[in-house]
Amino acid sequence: MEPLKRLVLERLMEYYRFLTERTARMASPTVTSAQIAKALDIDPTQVRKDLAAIGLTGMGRVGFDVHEACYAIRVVLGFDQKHEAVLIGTGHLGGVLLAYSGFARYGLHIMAAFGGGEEATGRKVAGHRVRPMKAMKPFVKTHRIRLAILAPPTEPSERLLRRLVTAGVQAIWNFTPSQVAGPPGILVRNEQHFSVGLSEIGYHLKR
Amino acid sequence: MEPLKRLVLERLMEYYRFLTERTARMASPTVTSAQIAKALDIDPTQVRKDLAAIGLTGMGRVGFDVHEACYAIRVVLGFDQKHEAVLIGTGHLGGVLLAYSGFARYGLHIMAAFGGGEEATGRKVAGHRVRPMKAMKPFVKTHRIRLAILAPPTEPSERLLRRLVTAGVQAIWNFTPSQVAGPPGILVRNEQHFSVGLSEIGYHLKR
DNA sequence: TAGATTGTTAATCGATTAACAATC
DNA sequence: TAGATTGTTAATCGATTAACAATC
Repeated sequence: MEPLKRLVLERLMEYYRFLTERTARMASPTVTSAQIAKALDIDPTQVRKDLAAIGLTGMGRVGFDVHEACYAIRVVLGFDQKHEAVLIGTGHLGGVLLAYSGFARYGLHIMAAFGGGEEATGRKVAGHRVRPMKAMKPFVKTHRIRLAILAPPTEPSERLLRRLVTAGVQAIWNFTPSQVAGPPGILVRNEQHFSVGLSEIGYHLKR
Repeated sequence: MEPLKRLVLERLMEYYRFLTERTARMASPTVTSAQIAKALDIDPTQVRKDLAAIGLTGMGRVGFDVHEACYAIRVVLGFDQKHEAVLIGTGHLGGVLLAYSGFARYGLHIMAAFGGGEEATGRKVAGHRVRPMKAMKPFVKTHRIRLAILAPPTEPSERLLRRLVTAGVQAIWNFTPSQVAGPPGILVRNEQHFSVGLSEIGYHLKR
């Protein structure tokens, strides 16, 4: 089967967040594509197609089983697995990521935090001891870590990327301002620089 | 003339960041669409179209004048104006936004920070005194603030949005996990929830 | 049964890329 | 001049939306 496209994956995450929140509010065991679509401001056909793409089949006249849908999404997106990660870069944003308690429900666990500068090393950030960068590669190797999260003030240099990849990392989640080009086979997700949003806002606010 | 689409605006911001960084590294007064395209991994035709859309015209055989291009983008995206903003929500992420020194070069200035809880009020976050939410509306009105930045733990309730809009806010930059639906005429930019990126990563890492 | 909802194909829409004459 | 680069039209591609028979 075709791998799922990024846009589909992102929508699946949104369906999942909507459905789990909705379950907390109301007890209904089923949901229609129209209800999901309305909440997320997209087309109902899109919702049905996405759910069909992961093997879900709705019931005429009542819609989709919420538990079944949540379970299927969880499995497809790998939330039922444990994803161990290292954080590299322990500035303010790194602290936010370390402190964020919401990751665990998606299977993500930050196992260690590494900081470049002398000053950082040994300090505690959000309850995590900051380890020296030297210790990163051995840690990743021995713990078989597959995900690295990059945050400022990390510079994602060629050398750092090479070290991560040879240590065995298979995905990079990049929160630094620099775009990272992925080595083949390695997934790189560049979270947009803050400022990108400003382009739309500045244009709108402009006289 | 047609208003520029969001995707075009975002690419313009990326061109701008690339060109300004590049100028710091090398002195060349011109740049070709192919050079920009290669650095940003897009098609050169796209670059030429985007630049044409804001009135820039290149020179055969040499490309575009870097200073001219930067200036034009700055004007179109409103970086040459002063955008005054209030921040609502002074958790960790709010602190990151307050501390971020890079906004000023895009014309963005956070003039005041407001926090909901009693505990927050009066504390200092990144050098800013946290003001009580009650003070938000008068502040926005008297200073004619046009942009509100929302950060956790703010809940973007209907009531809060109404208050912002009646106070005169014209754009909302939303960093909370909740999607905000824009009242007509008001631009809302929802920065994706952290977890959206995890969908792609989880799918890739899944065994 | 009647009617709401699905699953799926076809049509539309918009964005990206290719092609190439015009230009410096 | 020769050749690299632009500006722009046409072709392609992919994503979104419309339509509607099948289903429960």
